[in-house]
Order: sequence, then C-alpha cells, then structure tokens
Amino acid sequence: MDKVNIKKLAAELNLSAATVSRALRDSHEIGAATKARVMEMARKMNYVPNPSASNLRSHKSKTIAVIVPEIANSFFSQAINGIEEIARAHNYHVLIYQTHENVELENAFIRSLLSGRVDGILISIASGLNGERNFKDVLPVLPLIFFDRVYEDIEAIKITTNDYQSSYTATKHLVENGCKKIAYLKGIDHTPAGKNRIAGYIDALRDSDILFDDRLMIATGDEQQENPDLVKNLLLSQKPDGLIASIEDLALPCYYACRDLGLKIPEDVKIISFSNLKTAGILNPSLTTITQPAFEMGRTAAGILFKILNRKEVEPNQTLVLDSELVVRESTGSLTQPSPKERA
Amino acid sequence: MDKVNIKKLAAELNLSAATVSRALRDSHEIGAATKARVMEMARKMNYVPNPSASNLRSHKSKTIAVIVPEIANSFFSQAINGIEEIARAHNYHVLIYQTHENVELENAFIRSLLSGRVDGILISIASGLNGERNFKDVLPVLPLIFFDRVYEDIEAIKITTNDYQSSYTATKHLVENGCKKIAYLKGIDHTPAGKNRIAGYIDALRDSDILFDDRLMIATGDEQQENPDLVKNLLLSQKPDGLIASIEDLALPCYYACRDLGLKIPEDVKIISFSNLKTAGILNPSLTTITQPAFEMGRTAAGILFKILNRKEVEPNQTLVLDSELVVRESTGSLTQPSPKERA
DNA sequence: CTGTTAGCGCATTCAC
DNA sequence: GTGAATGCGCTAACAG
Repeated sequence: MDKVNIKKLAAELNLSAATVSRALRDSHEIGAATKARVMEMARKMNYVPNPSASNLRSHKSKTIAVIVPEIANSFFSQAINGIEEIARAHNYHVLIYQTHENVELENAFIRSLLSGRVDGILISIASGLNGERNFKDVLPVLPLIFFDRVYEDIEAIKITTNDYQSSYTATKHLVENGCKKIAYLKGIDHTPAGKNRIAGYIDALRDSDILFDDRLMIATGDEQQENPDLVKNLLLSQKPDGLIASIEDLALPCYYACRDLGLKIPEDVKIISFSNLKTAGILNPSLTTITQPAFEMGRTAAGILFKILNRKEVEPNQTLVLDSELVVRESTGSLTQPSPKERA
Repeated sequence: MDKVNIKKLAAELNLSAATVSRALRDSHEIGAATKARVMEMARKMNYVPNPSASNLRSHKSKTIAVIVPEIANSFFSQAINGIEEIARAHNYHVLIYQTHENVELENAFIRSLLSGRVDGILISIASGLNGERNFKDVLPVLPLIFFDRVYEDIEAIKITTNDYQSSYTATKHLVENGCKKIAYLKGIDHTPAGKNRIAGYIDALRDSDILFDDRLMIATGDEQQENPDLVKNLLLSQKPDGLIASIEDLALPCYYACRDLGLKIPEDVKIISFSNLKTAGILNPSLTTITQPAFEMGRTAAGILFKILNRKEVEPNQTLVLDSELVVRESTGSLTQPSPKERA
C-alpha cells in the first residue's frame, strides 16, 4: 500500500507531523539527530511524499513543460534529451506536448499550463501563421523561454542558432568548391530561421559576385511525395550545380531527384542540407550538412529556466545564439568527427 | 492574477462551491441552465482549475508517465509521438523520463511515480542486466504496460514486435538474393528482442541449409568509433556477402567499412539493417531495412492504458505482437512506399 | 437538483 | 528545537 503519509511517519516516531515535514525538507530548525531518525524511518516505511498535496501548499510543482512541433524530429528529440537531463539533475519532471504546427493546439496547451501544473515552460513555437498568440499572458505568471523556433513579437528569453551565418557559410562553401549556380530549397519560410537562412544564402551569393536568380529558389511542400519531383523539375530547368536543402526533410528528395536523373553527387551536383540526423553522412559521403546544436540548446534553455526558478541572476530578454556546425564529409572515408557522445 | 478559484466563482454566481464544481465537471445531477451559467462565468472570469487540489481530492492526476532508454532515438521518439497523441485525445498529460539504459535510474523514476503523480506508466525498459527491478511493487498500485523492451520475469501487459520473424525474413531475403555467407552484427544481445533476432537469423540459415558459423556473428560496441573497424575486420577475415545489422546504429558502420575496403553495396555485400529512420533509404538505394511500427506501438500501448484507466475490459497479461516491415529499396529509384504520414 | 460538511496530505504560521 | 492549529483548492459523502 502507498498509504504511508507524514502523519503515520510522525506517529511511528512519536513526533508531530510538522517536525517530520521539516526534517524531510532538511529545515535548519531541526536537530541533526532527529533528521537522521526521520530519514531512516521514511526509508524504512517506504514513504513517498504526495506531490499534489505538496504543490497545493507550496505552489511548486517540480515540473516543467516542453512544447515542440514534433517529437519525432531529430532536432527536437535531441533538444528534449538535453532538457530532460538538466531537469533530472534538478529533480524536476518534464511534461511533453507536441503541437503539430497547430497554433490553436499550442494555445490550448499553454492555457492549460497556467494552472500551477508546471513551474516553467520551454517552447519551440508552431509555425502556423502568427495568429492569436497568448504568450503575453504567460510571462507574468510563469517563466517562458523560447528555443529555436522563437516568437518575434515579444520580449523574452530566446535561444536560437546562427541560421544566417550557417546558411551564408554553406553557400560560400559551395562557391569555393566551384559551384556557379546554387539553388535553394525553402522549407517553412515565414519563421525567423527560415528568413535568416534565405538571407544568408542571398548575401553569400552577393558577396561572391553571383547574381541572385529567384528561379533557383523554390518552395517545397509538406509531403515527401511531391518534393522529389519539384527538385527534379528544378534540376532539369535550371541545371544548378549546387543545392542547399534548408531543412532536413529535403535532403532525401534531393538525393532521389539526382539519382532519378542520373546526376552524380557531388560530381554533377553538390548538396548541403540542414540536418540533425546523426547518420546524415550516410546519405552520401559527399553530403555536407549543417547541424544545429540541439542537445546543447536543450541544456542551455533548461539551464536558464532553472536559474530563474532558483532566483539566480538572469539577464532578462536576452537572445542567445548558438553556433551551428558545418560538417563536411570527405569521400576518402574519414568523416569529420561527429559531436562527442552527448551524455558523456 | 490567477487567483480565481471555485469559491470566488461560486460567490459571484450565488451558488455553492460544490455545485460549481459539479457543473464544471459536467455532472449529470446539475441542470442544464445552471451548467451554462457556470461555464459562462468561468470563461468570463478566466477560471483555471487547480490540478493539485483536484488530484489531492480525486486521486486522479490526468497524467501518465513514459519511461524509455533514450528520447533521441528514432524508434522511441516515434513511439512517444504516438503516445502523446492518444494522451492528448484523452486530455491527459505526458511525463517523459529517459533511463540511458541505467537500471538504477529507472528504479528511481518508478519509485518517484508511486506517489500519485501519474495514473499509469508506459515503459520500455533499460537494457542493464536485470538486477533489482521493482516492477512487482508497481502493478498493485498503478497500471504498468511494457512496450518494445519488455520485462520477461513478470506477468503484465506487453507489446512487442515480431523480432524473430523479421530477422528470419531478413536472412531469407539475403539468401534468396544469392548470399551464401551472411554475417550478423549483434547489438544488445541479452534482451528478448536481441535473443529473438539472433534466433530468427540462425533458424533461417538452418532452413536454408546453410551451416551456422559463429565467426560470422560478432558483438559490437557502444561507440561509433570502434564499430567500423570491427566490421572491417569481419569483412576482411570472413569475407561475407551479406550483413545483418541488428540495430539501427550499426548501419552506418557497415556502410563505412564497405566503403573503406572498396566493397560495393549491394554488388559485393548486401546489407539489411533494423532501422526506424525514415530517411534510412538514403544510405544506399540498395539498403533494405526492417522497420518497427513505433508510432503504432505507442498508440496501441497508450490505447490499452486508457482502456484500463476508463475501466473497460482489457485482457490481462496479454502480449501483443505487432509486425515489423521489411522495406526493400530498389536501385531503380522507386523506393517502396514509406508508411503514410503518421499523424493523418 | 443544490447546499453543508468534511478532509485529501502537506507546509506554514504561531506558540512554547 | 518542537508541537498545535490552520488552510491551500477542490470534491466526495451525505443531506435535503
């Protein structure tokens, strides 16, 4: 039975419930000897505190929420990994919600979290057009930290990656490897990340004295089905010698499009894709990827949240920008060192 | 402020707290008119119920826990995706814990969940040697459902995939495609899944009149670093013409080993890997994979849990076996249809 | 159909 | 240092 509560512990120890409660919380006004006795008995009786009762009284849930578009996405699952580790270190619990890019669902989640169920929220927002968002209602009530998919129209703590820079670097990398016509495959292009990636591409072209040709920049769809054809059409009509896939899901369509057309990678077309798949190099030894520090981002976001929860100094409304990594794989077989085992 | 509670609502409405509570919970003993009034006022006053108070009284947390070895693993993240969707449909919240294959951590999580924090647990157990497990202490207190990594020494509801059959099929597939010497790369081999995969391989060889040669079955390590070399040694010393990678992480080492040795896939060596990576086909058009129905498994496990929570009929101690899928990719470019968009 | 009473388990006043 | 009382917000049990 799980009926062991503070009262029973107290009775067993000939102490009052208040004393036991204090001893368990390691209060300074309890003698060391008593504390030891209480702890010992708690262990022996297999006492487990009731979090609901504790929350109700203390207004601390020991729980944080993570809201992301999709869990089964290598970036977000790595970020959640990082968050979970930090939470665990603080003896906190982690609630997970996925919005599937649906803003209304996101709002519903947030609303339901305004009830004291959690002490803070980490969010990577849904890409749905920025309709009604009620983030402003959250901030006075709970710490809210944005990571990766940040919300622009609000002053808050935000953690992103240098999308502009990495896209710029990627484009430059292709130029330096001889590409003259570099195409860009857009993903979700109304987010800050999407915009920054496009800007980096365009600026890198400009700085390389290559004329930007908007026929080389195409929108892609949600479905895996159509994208290979979109890329094929692009390859046929524009004959680019380089491709930048601005999101992970576009790497595979590029690969298949090239194969179907008999184009060799990287001899005929060089490809760089944004991707957090650890096995991305598998695609082709020549596939260069831009990898976001998802795990680190999760840890960082959670770290800041716990600083706030522990009332430590935190720079308000800061925007932290973490570096992405351009991973170039040589066809010699020695692949650039992947990031070290993350949980080491 | 979030100070609106049932009492204030009641005062505003000239009703008792109990009536308001019942109205909000849509109790059948409240008149439609009153319900409407209450709901209206609740909305107007922006009332959000306090879950801790509710839990404390009702012993229902509206929360379930998911315990997995790693979140950032395509199989588990897809499973969590499925779980989250079902939980969402039931207006439940989902707590996530990762054990990193550490049994003690797993025990600690479970122990902390015996406090009323959750109404049920879905678990895929850590692979650490089956030391002290306290699953038996859980069952009388909470519904506990095992998925994928099930615990053998307990009577409980378990959901797995047909590891034996899929490994058997994979081996047969290689034989039918001309392989005579098929090597097997072991992952974690003391789990039921690991054992079943090995058994399927061995039985398929036997049924194909191929002598099992244990030099063709090698253990692999945790680190990406060493595995390519292990595979290389195997390829050099045994010269197999087929490889079965029993876990996802082994596909890449196989690929690199072949490349480093100048072996062509699939001409010189055919490879089949267990893998849940949607982009696995990316490796090589000829890579055949065995894909587990992770999403479906998550949905199924959660579905059964909610049946239990809703006191519906559930066959006790059932073991459900879902089918894995052998996905053969043709080098013609038409890849076998991937599973349909999961959240459709 | 609605109100009154009581108490879930704990942490925080105050006393002493 | 410790104990006795009080109430966090809600819902179950019992009235009526």
